[in-house]
Amino acid sequence: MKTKLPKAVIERLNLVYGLCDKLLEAGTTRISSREIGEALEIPAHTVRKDINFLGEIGDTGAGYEVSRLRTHLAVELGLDHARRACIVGLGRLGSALLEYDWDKTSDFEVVAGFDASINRLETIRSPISLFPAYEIPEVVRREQIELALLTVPRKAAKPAGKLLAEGGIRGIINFTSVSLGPLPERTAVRNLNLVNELRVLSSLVHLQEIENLERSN
Amino acid sequence: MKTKLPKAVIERLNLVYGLCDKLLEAGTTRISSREIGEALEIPAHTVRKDINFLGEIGDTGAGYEVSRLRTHLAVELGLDHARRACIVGLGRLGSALLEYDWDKTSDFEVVAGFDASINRLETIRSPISLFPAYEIPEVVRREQIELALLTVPRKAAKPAGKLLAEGGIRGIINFTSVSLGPLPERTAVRNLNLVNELRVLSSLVHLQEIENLERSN
DNA sequence: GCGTGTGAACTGGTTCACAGCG
DNA sequence: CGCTGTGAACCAGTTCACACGC
Repeated sequence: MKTKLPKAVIERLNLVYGLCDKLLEAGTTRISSREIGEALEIPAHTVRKDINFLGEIGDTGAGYEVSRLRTHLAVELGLDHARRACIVGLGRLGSALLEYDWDKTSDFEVVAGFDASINRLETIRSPISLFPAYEIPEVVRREQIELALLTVPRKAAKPAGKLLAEGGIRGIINFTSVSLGPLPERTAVRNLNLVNELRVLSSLVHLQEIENLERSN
Repeated sequence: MKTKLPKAVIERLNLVYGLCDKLLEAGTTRISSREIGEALEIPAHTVRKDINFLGEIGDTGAGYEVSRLRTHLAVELGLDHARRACIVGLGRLGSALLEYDWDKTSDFEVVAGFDASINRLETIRSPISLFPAYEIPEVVRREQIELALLTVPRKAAKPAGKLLAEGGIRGIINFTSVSLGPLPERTAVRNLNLVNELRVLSSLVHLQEIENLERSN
């Protein structure tokens, strides 16, 4: 089994997986690489290459059977069972994520929220259990939480990351603008910095402006 | 002027820009590529290459002067003036972003919010002006809004994208799980699919589990 | 003929290694 | 002597083109 998937491939395959969900909902049973590519804005040959990283699954000349493809991707990408997740930092963004309806996708289950402020914890009304931040290691371990969404203020990011690692967390999405620094090898981190995303978008707009200027010369 | 920056380079340079902000806040005036790399978890030679895409700016043997670097990046990346932005779709995530304190970074200014539900618009109390969705083209044009954060339900994504394009929007961050489909050439789009991010994180965890298993054989 | 699977060619981004300057 | 800047070497991922099965 290939364990050497390029990150870009992993990202695209997960998009394909998500597309399969939608297709099944809509009752579509077969789909070609070209159609997948159109829906996802990816070239068809890239779609085929990507899918083939995980072994043959398509029917020559007839595209892919959606449900088979979906199952296949789920197994290979580790989406075949719901993973338990928590949200660390219940400010605006954290609260929004806490209340998000993750159940629509059965791939995750948010089972806990943490915040440093006891005050805030008492204010929030949620069906999900909330705990003070210092209990992170204990709760993460006890509740077998694998994933964390980190939405704390930047000062609190590194300490929170450390507490999560102590509890044996396996993956963190870091919404913070600081990197978490050295964590145990086994911990996967994805940085998702909203301010940076917005800046990158500005840059893209800016570079395009320049290009347009030059083209008109 | 180089207009051919690889996307990965643009992303990293924006991180460097953000780092400069923090450094100035902290009173740091000089920094080497190695130190930048450590803070951002990027190899030092990559940092140097990236910065050099935009021309020489460092002092041989003595690193970079932070404020000069910051200004340089701002000019080249188009971050030298605040861009006007709006939020489309005021559900949980949209509202959270609406109330986010963007002013901390002077790079953006959220000047409008939109939602299809008049009801919801009347409920939300915000210093930022709110409008019904059908007014998007008019308001975007009138208010000279360049950027949009799209946080609508997936059914509403494509139509909303179209309205934004009509108003002459320049860039969209699409938080939706669907691609916006063909938009005018000049519109930059960045897809930021939270569910997919979480899935990718699961995949990374999964692939690592496999690797660990194999290593123990 | 259509559409998958895949080796081979290509592209471009990353890494290396060192020259050059303060 | 430290650290930048950069051409050259390297490598990874993408694209191409076509063989093969339905």
